[in-house]
Amino acid sequence: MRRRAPTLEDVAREAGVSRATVSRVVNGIRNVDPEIRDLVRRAIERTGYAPNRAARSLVTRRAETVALVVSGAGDTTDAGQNAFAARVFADPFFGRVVGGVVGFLRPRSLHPVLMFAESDDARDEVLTYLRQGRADGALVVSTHAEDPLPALLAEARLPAVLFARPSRPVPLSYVDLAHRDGGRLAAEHLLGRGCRRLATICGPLDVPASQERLAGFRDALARHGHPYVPVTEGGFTLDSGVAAMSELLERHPDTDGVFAANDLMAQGACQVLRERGRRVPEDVAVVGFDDSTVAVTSRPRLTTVRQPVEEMAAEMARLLDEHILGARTEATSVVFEPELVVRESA
Amino acid sequence: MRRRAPTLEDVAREAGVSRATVSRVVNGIRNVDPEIRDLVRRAIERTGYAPNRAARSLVTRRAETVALVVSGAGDTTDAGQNAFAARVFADPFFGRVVGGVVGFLRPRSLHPVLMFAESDDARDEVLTYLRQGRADGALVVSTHAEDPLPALLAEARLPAVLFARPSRPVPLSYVDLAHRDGGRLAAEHLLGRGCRRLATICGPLDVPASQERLAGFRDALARHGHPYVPVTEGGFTLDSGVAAMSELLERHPDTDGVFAANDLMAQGACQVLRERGRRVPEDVAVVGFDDSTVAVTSRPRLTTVRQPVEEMAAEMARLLDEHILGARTEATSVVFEPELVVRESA
DNA sequence: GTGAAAGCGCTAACAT
DNA sequence: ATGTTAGCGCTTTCAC
Repeated sequence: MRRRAPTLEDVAREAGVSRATVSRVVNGIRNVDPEIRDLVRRAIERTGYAPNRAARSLVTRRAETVALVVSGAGDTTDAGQNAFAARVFADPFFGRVVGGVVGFLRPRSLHPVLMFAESDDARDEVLTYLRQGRADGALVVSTHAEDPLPALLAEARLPAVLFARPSRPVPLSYVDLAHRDGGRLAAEHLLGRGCRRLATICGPLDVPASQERLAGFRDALARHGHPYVPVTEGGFTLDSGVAAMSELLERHPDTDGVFAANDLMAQGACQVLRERGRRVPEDVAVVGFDDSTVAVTSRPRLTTVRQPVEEMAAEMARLLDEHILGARTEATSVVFEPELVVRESA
Repeated sequence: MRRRAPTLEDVAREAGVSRATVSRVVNGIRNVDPEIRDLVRRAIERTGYAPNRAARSLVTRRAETVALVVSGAGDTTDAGQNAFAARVFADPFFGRVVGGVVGFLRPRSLHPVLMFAESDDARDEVLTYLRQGRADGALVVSTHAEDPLPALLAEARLPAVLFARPSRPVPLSYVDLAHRDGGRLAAEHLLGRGCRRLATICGPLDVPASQERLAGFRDALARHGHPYVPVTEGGFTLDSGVAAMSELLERHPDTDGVFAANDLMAQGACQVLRERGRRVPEDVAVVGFDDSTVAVTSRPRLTTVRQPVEEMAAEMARLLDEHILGARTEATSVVFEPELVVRESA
């Protein structure tokens, strides 16, 4: 039998002061005599007091919690939710997001609740969760374009910040990467190392980031006299990279340089290339995107366009915090610059 | 300016009934006249009412939240926490844990708060979090043996369930795998395909799971007339797998079969093997452990001992739920059976 | 600088 | 079947 947890009242009695004074000490408010402060502190120590958060939240109207939601148009199969979560974390990208978010939240005693919003019901749940005040705001990472969640959040006037610009305008703050510059970086590197017959495996074209990476790649090539470049669309997964590279190779067997819109697809491309007897990077150079862990663990190690995901995620959390505190009211965007990381594949 | 959220009181007034009745409808308690019920429901609809969770938690003494904590003796560097989270999720294992846990929690409207406990401070934070009633219990996945958290949790009599048996006994429930059987499965498969000069890359030997996998592997070999087997200890990371395989190859160049205690190390082993000119599986067969995503994404695809992580995680959540509800008071253990998955590496 | 007291919004025991 | 009421434990004016 676990007995009743000590309350402010208990500590107050123990210290011979009022509840209000104990509360002041707990919350670090100055106007408290140092001696009494220490008295109270010892009483807290002795009783093993821990403030009841529900009671505090009830009056402060703060949960000190944020929802970290991975949103997207997940599959509608029965396995559904379970599989969605696993699939999401199969991309090392999300681990980095978590790392960045936690890095910001923790020093501020804020905590992330993990939520997946891959169906209408799940999205509803997120909205309800926030409206119930269980979380003060939401950090949203969408896996698909046309994700309805951002608009729902904005409409309900709930504090939220997005990772990446939504495909259609929504009055919410977001952090993003200068994807176009990233595409350019890849093109210039490939060109610089002498590749002349380039091709690219782009991401889903309904996603702005994919479009931008592709556009940047194309523009840079065009500027260097290569007006046309073969493109195959992938889905940011290893398998789609495999499929795309196979197709590309069939259509353009003489390809000597490939830009894949993320590392997972680049890894898939390298596998196909090797199986088809092409050496990477000697015969075909491959540049990925993200600089995720697979860039280092797969062979050859990937030359890739680094996205500072942790920093971006931390900034996202910072923006949300400001929105929650009311320190920021207008939607803002913060755009980070990508960086080329040269390893073995190109 | 966001105006005050509607309360029970507002709904009651709108529907012309008492707060209690509205509460009953909201909580789905029968004793309510169907007509009044609908009346109330419409009022809820109209007002856009969402029950305030802090208020409810204050009286029910339930947060409907569980802490999902990844615990371990993380590095003590400054980068610390941030890096720990990223590193943790670099292993696809945790994504599967999250998937399994969420699969169980979600249908029950329970939510996971993600916490990392890699330092004393961080562990304290977890304890405080629970004692404040912000979460009703903890799901703990330790990355290291000698993790002090389980004992702290048990001592504070906080509901908690562990993934894997702790290295020293702690009165908490846990789920685990019959690791010994897994080691045996690997040995028999390798022997069965004709390998005669076996070696193994085991996990950290202070972790019970590592010891068991190794013991199972050794026992099975001994039973088949192989009393001695070269062992190198790894740290469950790709790099450690690379290092271990290199060492093994130096000491025993004629090795024709390797059992690595997880897939990441098996992947590293395969890479080294290939770089040294050995074909996998023709010259050296490799068996991994876990059946994580890398087993499918790395080349060759790994033959591995599958650990039903999602099911185990779901069971862990189920046990915790029972402990929280008081439906289970004694510490229990649930042990799952591993299964061999044959792919290309052996 | 400290205490008294009024709620925050909800559930649950009790009364009707 | 429905309403009344007493808290849950905390923060926060407002007096003193």
